[in-house]
Amino acid sequence: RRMFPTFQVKIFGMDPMADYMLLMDFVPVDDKRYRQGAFPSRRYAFHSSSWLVAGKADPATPGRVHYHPDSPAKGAQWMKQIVSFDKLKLTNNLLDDNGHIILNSMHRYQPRFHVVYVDPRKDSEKYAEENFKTFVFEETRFTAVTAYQNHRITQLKIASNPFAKGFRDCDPEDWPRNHR
Amino acid sequence: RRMFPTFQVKIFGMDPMADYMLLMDFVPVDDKRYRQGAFPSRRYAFHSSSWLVAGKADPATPGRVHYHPDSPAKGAQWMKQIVSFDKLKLTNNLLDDNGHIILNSMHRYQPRFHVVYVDPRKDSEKYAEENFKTFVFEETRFTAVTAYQNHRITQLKIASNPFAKGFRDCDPEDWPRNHR
DNA sequence: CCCTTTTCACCTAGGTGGTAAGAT
DNA sequence: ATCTTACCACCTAGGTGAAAAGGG
Repeated sequence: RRMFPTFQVKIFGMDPMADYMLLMDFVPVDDKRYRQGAFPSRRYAFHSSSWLVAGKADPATPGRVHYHPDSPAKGAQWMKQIVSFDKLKLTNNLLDDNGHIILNSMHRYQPRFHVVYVDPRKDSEKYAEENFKTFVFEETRFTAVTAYQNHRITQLKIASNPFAKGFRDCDPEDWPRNHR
Repeated sequence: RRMFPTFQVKIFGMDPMADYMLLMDFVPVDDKRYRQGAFPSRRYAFHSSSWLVAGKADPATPGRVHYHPDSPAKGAQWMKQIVSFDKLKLTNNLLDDNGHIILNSMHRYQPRFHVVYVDPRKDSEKYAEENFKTFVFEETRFTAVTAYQNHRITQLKIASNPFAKGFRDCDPEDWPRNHR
């Protein structure tokens, strides 16, 4: 399914007339698997708020990349508004053949954002190194899950995604100002 | 609404590595307006089969063009399969602001297909003339309508368009072989 | 009378969380 | 006990012809 929240980025400093490819991938943060923490003397609760280490990580997958579907496009096009990777889909199916990003559930990942300058020179392969730049935002690290572990994330998505309108019980305009 | 049947074309002879824009427009065939013909001693019938001249044409509109939404693309891309203009939409609304092709209902039109070579040279405007080629297929002439005038066209579209599946009364696989 | 416009049920196509059942 | 899977009703978004209503 689609990643939520969506990875979005605002870009500056490109050559407006040059072509660029934008892509993302995901690298493991550590070699651990996690499980849901629960408070003592309390049954498993949807809103328990901690992650506990549950052992060593499962074997990692080859590691796919997701090209932003507007690629390639001119620098001017990429820079004129926020670039949103809202079409990016995650799966835990190791045999996936839809080209989705394969992650292990209950493992921690670091999204990475890559910019590739499309070099018009004939021998562009030689310059692959310098035409490639990677950006990592550590605040975007997350634990992959197959089901929400936190009520407030569920509610945030219900409030912000038109496809979940059927689960809303109040006007999204009143949110999140009226909730904390 | 979308034009039906869809204008489709198979292309040969492009430079596989060069960029091309593909577009269509529509020119009036004559200066007449038409009306539905009916057999004498028979009430107006949906399947009456002739067009009668009903007077002089209404004033023509400025004449919009429709760019194939995949434009621009490489010659190799355009040539590797049939190019279908199935997103092209027609309207009779002179004030349309959706960029649809504006036609007068009950008037005859000739679709035209244009290929534009995207010239990489700096002074490409100078070569506009030679970078532009127009193709006219007279067998594609038609009378624009706001409602079907012929049962068999209705049935053909119901059989061939997935969105009209609700109106089918037999398997489209049995069609048109089992009908005439 | 003949054509146009509006509305509607019914489709395609695909993105939601809930839920019950399954797996480990 | 905890996580996963499959299925579902319910959405968005948009393309159908039928039928009713409108207009000249």
